[in-house]
Amino acid sequence: MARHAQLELDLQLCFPLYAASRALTRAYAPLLGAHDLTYPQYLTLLALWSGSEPMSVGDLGDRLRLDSGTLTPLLKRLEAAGLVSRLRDPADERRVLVSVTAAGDALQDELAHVPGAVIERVGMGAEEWMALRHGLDRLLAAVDAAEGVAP
Amino acid sequence: MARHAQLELDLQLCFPLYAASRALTRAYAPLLGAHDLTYPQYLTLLALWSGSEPMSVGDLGDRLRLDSGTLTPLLKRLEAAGLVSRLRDPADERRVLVSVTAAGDALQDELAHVPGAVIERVGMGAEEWMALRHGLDRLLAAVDAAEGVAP
DNA sequence: CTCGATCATATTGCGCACAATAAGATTTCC
DNA sequence: GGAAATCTTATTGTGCGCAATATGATCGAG
Repeated sequence: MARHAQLELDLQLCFPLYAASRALTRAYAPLLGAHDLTYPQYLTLLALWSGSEPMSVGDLGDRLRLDSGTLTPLLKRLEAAGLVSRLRDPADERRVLVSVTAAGDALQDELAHVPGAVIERVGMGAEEWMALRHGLDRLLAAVDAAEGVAP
Repeated sequence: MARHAQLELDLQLCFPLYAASRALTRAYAPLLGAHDLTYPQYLTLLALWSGSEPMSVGDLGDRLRLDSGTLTPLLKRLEAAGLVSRLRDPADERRVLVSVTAAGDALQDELAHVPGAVIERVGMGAEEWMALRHGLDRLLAAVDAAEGVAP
């Protein structure tokens, strides 16, 4: 048995966040897999759709809290699938501008039913979702502040 | 701009869970890295300490919601570090029993300060943590139920 | 007792995450 | 205007996560 109550408690505090995140990813997997998308790829498309294109890799990384080591190969796979284009910014050749192609844009209509399907499958009420989201936003903001990330 | 409000909303519902989980892992990283541990390895040790040893790989996987493809190499690394031992169950040679070594057990005292340090660093109140944990437990239970996992 | 089904773990392959580093481009400072 | 700092992306290496598959052990029906 654990000799320190804090460690026991940590398993009950931090593990649920870790496990719930993976569980939600698994809930999306079959719906996204039907379109040959992974969950991070889906979130990347959501970020592109919800922002102003074209978006640099760095801007995408700020939105998704992902670095180039994750985004570069992910974006190359989306590019290989014909869903996005990657072009050097002629005005600043350090930057790579990411745009959604027509085929990628067409996915919006095919994926529109996905969030509702997951929410229904999980079976939580709207108030529960909102309360959870509020807590997560607080945590994310708190950790970002501790890391020194701008909001 | 996104043509479907549901997709816009999904970025505000599911992304925070994904981002908060990774952010909390990053918050633990420096504290655990001082002992050459990763966050999943730390959770594995917590699960072993909080249960009755020895524990089979399958039991560990049930607790952590991880499969053998993840646990086997992770446990081999913990074994290589001298923190756990892996032995075939003589009574059922299909099973591998995992035990914490004396060196692994000694880590309990060295890690006892970690949960408090992270909570302090993140700077959220106890009520916020409990509310968040409640929401995560609900989500985890809901997804488990949807997957057909026993509680 | 034995053959087939089931169970437990291991292996393989792919896609993240992220630290560390590298390679160019741009800005800044003199 | 040119060297040095800074910025942006890409590359490399390690460790997850998980699906699919393989391998060997156990159990059960007949």
